[in-house]
Amino acid sequence: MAASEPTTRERQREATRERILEAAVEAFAEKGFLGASTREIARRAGTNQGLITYHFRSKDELWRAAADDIFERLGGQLAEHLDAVEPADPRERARDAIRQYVRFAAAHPELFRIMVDEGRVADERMKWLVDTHLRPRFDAISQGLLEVAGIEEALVPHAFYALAGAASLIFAVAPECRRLTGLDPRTAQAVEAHADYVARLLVP
Amino acid sequence: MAASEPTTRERQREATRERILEAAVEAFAEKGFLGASTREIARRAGTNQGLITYHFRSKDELWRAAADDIFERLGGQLAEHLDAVEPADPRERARDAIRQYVRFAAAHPELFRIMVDEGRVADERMKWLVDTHLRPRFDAISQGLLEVAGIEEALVPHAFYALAGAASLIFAVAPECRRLTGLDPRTAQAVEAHADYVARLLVP
DNA sequence: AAATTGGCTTGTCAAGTGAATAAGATCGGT
DNA sequence: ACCGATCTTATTCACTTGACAAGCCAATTT
Repeated sequence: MAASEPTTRERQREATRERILEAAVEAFAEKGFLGASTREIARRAGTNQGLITYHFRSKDELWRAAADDIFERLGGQLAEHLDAVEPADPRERARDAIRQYVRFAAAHPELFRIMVDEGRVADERMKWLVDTHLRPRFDAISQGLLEVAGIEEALVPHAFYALAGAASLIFAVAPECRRLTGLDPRTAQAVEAHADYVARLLVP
Repeated sequence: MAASEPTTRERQREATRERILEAAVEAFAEKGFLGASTREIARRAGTNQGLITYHFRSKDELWRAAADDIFERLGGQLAEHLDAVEPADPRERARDAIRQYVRFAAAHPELFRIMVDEGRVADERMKWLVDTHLRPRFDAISQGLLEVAGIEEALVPHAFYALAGAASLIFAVAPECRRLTGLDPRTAQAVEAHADYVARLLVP
């Protein structure tokens, strides 16, 4: 009944939820959890605040759904790429994975922004984010750092955060970068340049 | 008349301003400009909200004063160190400067947090921050990257943001790092390990 | 000693917050 | 043609927000 073929209603419902989610991701990334209001999110999504309460019960659950959404996209893009490309030598394969991660950070700077927003204070949202989404990612990347890049085990956390920061910051503060350096990091050229720079940095 | 000897009143006034500023830096770093309220800042400083309006005219001006405060400290710490240590070979000197920057990022994660907070949107605060404080820093560091580290001119913005991100992120999200990896990045050991890792990363 | 003044406190204001609710509109599914 | 899920509009609630005004009190000045 439900799984076989989505009815018009179900598609409509899903489309609306998705519109709200997208607006929520943007708003949370721009203003943080506290700074973004459900009324503004509704306005961005082209609807009203009542509908948010209808689909998601509270601002908190909306935030969780938005986080799910981002990490789902991240997982999708990374998996897709790994399937498509067959590795040459292991180090080049590691560089390639890093390049792909940089491309994702460029396309979705919201992930990094939300991570920095939520990582500062040890509250419930931070704990949920770590336990639900970050830990699996971290474990996968750690393994790559250990086996392929040949990093000492004690240095893994340092390498992980150095990678994440080096890869993402420039896109997270793109307007600032543009004004400060004259370079707009969101152009395709700049993204590729940054991807290559960071990949070579971490896997020389 | 004022410069000769501060009266009791002037000392009191300055002490209060400083207490408020310190509380403001902490609060803005933790919750962002929108998330931090002037009442909470006043509470942290042990006074009342009306006093903030009295000393700084608005929340906006308080934020600017707080930014001034941080960058003043950054300039102080970096200058102090450069005076103390005589360079060995130029590359080692570059690594040393990076290590010192990492130490500052560890001691004052507020700088990075505020930069990420304000760099996302091209508003007035961002423009002011870039033009007033970031540009001079960027120019100085660019020169070092060009001359000492031997980085291509076109790559300077990439190297700058890669450095800033790699150096600071782990400290900016210290609670998250602790829960995710088990490592508390604020211990002296971890700071030195990160400083060395990042320095070797950028200047191999 | 009295007057002044600047730092500070307190209380108030309109605007906006998240959350919850209710009543009605719209329209696809049956 | 009807039912009911999606969606809108409106209102309520208790609360927080930044800004401001009136007044208090002690350090300074006269």
